[in-house]
Amino acid sequence: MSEGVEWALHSCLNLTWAPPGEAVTAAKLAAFYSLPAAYLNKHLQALARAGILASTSGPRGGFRLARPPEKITVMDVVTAIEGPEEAFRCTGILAAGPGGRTDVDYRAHCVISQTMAEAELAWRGHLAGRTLADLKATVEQRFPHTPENTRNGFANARA
Amino acid sequence: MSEGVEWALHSCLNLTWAPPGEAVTAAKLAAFYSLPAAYLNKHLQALARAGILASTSGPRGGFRLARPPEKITVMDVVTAIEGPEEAFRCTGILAAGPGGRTDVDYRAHCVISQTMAEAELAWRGHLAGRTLADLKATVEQRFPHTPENTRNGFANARA
DNA sequence: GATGTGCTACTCGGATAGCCTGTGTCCGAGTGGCGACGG
DNA sequence: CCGTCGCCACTCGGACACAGGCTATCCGAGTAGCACATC
Repeated sequence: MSEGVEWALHSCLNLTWAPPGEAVTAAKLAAFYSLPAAYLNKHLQALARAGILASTSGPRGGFRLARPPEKITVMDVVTAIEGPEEAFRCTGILAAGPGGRTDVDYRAHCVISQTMAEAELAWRGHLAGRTLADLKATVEQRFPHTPENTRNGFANARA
Repeated sequence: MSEGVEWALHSCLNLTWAPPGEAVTAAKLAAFYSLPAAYLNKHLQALARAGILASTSGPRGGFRLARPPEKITVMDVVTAIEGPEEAFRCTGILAAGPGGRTDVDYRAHCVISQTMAEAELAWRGHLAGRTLADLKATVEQRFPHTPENTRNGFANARA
């Protein structure tokens, strides 16, 4: 899985603590964890295309959450970065075997494909059931001064 | 995910129906689905290294299951091909942030890492709970002549 | 006819190229803010 | 003093190189079986 997923999740979570109605630049988000700003920007663009973030150009511009954290699941972020297609892609090689039909959808009939699809469904279900608001609440409970620290980090970061 | 996983799973399942005590060559397994034999061989080697298959060189050689199908899970096969490391790899970027410690294992404390790990655990659990014997039984119930067809395919396949 | 030996063909195993998806970087288009200028 | 205009700096957005891993292939090491010569 792409490393950008981790960056995107942490960045979205940090945006949760940004001052309301204020946009944070990609440079500030990157400086938070010493990440390459231009590359993180690329991933943030993907999140914006997916409708998770809203982007603003020019001075005082940057990124902010397009929806309240309760409406953004971890699965949404992963899908925005990794793409919608599932990890295990059934190529239907059974069609090339003896007794194979080319007019049959083996994604639905092949037992192996079904098993992998079920497992992936369980994975997706876990991630779809966890929202940014859940993560935010958990972090704030464990580390109460995280919101303040994050805001200060944004304010002190140059660029 | 690598396409070799699909090939490996189908090949292992086909080996389930091979005549007992008889080895099947990589060429025959590849001919079954018109796959490149040399490349499939590479994946079968990985399965052999993982102790899932037993390989024999020379004439009358080939591959056979190293354990009864009840003792081989889908997860075993996936791990043998894809490697043991988990898909989401927490790089601990929190350590580079404000208040980050380099002596803390963020794979255990970072909420994002935990969430991804739980989801992946669900995925692995599903695959670890499904054995080759389960797949074999399901296929035989749906398509009763598959064992015979597979054996004939092995016999008729040249090379 | 039985047996030992050398050869042959066959199969796995690892070493070797090619390609395609991330990874990382750069510069241009667009925009809001600020200062200067004029009324 | 107030309004307008022009410039400028800032930010996203997409186009451009680089790398690592998956895909694909080939040839060599080892071995089981067979044919043949010999006893």
